[in-house]
Amino acid sequence: MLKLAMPKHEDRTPTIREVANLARVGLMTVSRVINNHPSVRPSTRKKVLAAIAQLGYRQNEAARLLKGQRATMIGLIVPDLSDAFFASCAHTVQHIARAHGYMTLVVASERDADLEVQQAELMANRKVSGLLVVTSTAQGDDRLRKLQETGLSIVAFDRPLTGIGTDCVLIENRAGAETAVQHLIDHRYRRIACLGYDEDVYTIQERTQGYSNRMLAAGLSPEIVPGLLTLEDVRAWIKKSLKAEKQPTAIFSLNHRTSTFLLQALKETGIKIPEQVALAGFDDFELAPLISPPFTAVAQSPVELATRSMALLLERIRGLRDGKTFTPAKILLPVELRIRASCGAHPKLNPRTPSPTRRH
Amino acid sequence: MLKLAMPKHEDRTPTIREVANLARVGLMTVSRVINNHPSVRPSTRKKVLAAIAQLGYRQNEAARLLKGQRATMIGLIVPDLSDAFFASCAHTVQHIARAHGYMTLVVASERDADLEVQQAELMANRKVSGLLVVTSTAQGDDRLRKLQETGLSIVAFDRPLTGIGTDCVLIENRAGAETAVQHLIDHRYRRIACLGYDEDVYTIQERTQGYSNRMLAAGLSPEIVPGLLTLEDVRAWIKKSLKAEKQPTAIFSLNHRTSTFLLQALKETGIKIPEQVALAGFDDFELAPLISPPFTAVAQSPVELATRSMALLLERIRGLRDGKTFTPAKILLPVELRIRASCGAHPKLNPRTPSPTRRH
DNA sequence: CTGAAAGCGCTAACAT
DNA sequence: ATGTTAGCGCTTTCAG
Repeated sequence: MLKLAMPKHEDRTPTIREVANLARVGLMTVSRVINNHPSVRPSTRKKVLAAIAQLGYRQNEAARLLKGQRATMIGLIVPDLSDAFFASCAHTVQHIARAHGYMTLVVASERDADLEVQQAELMANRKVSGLLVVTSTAQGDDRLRKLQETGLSIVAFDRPLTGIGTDCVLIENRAGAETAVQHLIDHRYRRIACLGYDEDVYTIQERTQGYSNRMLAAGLSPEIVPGLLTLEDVRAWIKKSLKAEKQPTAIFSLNHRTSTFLLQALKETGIKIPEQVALAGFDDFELAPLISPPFTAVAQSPVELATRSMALLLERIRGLRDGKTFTPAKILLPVELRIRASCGAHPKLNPRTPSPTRRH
Repeated sequence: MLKLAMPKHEDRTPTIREVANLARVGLMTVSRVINNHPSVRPSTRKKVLAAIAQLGYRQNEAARLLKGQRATMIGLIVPDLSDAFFASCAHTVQHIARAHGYMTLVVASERDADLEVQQAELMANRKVSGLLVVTSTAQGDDRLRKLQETGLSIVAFDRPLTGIGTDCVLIENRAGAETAVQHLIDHRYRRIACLGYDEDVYTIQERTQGYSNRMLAAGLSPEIVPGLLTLEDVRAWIKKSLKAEKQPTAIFSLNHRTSTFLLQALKETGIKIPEQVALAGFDDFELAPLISPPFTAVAQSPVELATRSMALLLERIRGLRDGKTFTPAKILLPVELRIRASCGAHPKLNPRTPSPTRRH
């Protein structure tokens, strides 16, 4: 006994076959139109397109994947999505991805190298077309290279993926730090401390390097204070440094978090900025001009960083699809020193006098 | 002539069939083990599990999707990923999703209702198991209900999806505003202005409502100033209000952005806070205690909001899978007024005297 | 409790 | 230029 195909009541999305029937052509013709293969007569293409429009046909990603195609998704891995900088990167990435028809799979590695690689592998399993990653691996993981070898485009940004030949987009961490520190030096500060944490992270290393460079070049002795993870740590350092014979007259902080702790701790202690200690730091932030005194910072652009990274990734995805080969690119983005009042050397004022205890 | 299957040199991921062969069972048994069907003898299950481990088998999502299953992905739609509040939500969502084996597809609607629905549909096409959305639609879109009817779990958070029976997780916008405004009133402020923009957004409407409630209850006349989209707008309002006969002695700002503009504009103008005008606003922020004077704000918790939303979503996904039905839940989360110096009524000080021009 | 067959929607490879 | 065939890896019947 024969069973007739019951018209299912569900609202399935139409298939390529239904389009073919409506357009009175074979399925392959429809497939060709969709993937705009050249060998389809314009008139046929038109018919097919009409049928597609009429039925509201949409490609079935699952079926394409099963045939070995790549998904129209890209993966994004950052250390922490709630960090304003990475959040801004994520926003930009997602925006550009969408504009190019990709969806964005996002995950935070929570600064865990293993989790990062593991998630990259999961994304690769899902056949993403490309991967954008702010790595937390000390040395580029070998498993990432494996993924790359299977034809996955990877672009590292903010931090390079060492030991693996990937494209990367970085910012001028060292030069930025040099500019800021030199600025302090130019304004007669001699005892400049450098505070931060995460000293095994590329960006911090570079910035620290920049600090040391300028200090040494000026004949000054660097005082690097790493490991300041919490507000408590910073408080403790300030307390100790207050008792020291030679207190720093200026501080260069290596990132936003440290700057924040510093501001907080200094405020609690009642130390005057910049009279008793001048401040400058890496990473600008929205409220930097609004705190008192306005905070001098090295500004980088997450939007620019993400935009360039996505552009590179899309280029690579296209290239790989067309079977081209490349040598990894390395892009360096400039930063800008925003001089405000916290460094005691606002451009509208004269350079600071040598007197370290001046009041205004 | 027969073609022998060439052992492909590619590193394909092992299939269910290979596992079956290795374990010397049929494919269905393997499938059952994977989906932990009850009807598999423990000894067989063990064999299969061993084979799976040995081969490093991983489920092929594409094949499952093609058979009509749902993807182990959830979708997240927020207005703006670079907004600290939504970024924090996204971080939390992604974290919990990962802990439950889901990946997260994320997109910013850029406050465009149409884009929002369109992206929701794309995610549904990709067969996500659930959708978390901070809606920008004025009235819940009908297309969203369609999606819901196809078996997609949707949870709205921060703003409700009106006109559609979805679960939602909101915060006490109205009560929060009431608390803040009442606090100002209790401290003898009479002319309290309420500034903001986005007055067609649910949260803003609720907060405005809360403001009006308390003003009216105290016999004061509300002065609501909407449409303040830019710093320029706020500057202009201040300028105008300075000339007015009855200047406000206090301002309640409806969200973080407005607070920021206000702080900026007030600083430029040299108006003293809280002596000339007291400030309180909705949305706390990291640097609120650090600006001068420290800013009084109504704090909400994005982490809590996202956590509750994800819990609800996961519950619904499980429920739907087991064929249960529900009545939509509505969860209201509390907020907290963080009293600092900008409102001129720090708890450590005595309530403000009526004199509006007091200097300290 | 276990297995064989059928087919989800698509595309690569081969006809025509 | 267009059509036909054969799976991709899995799960849903249906038989044992």
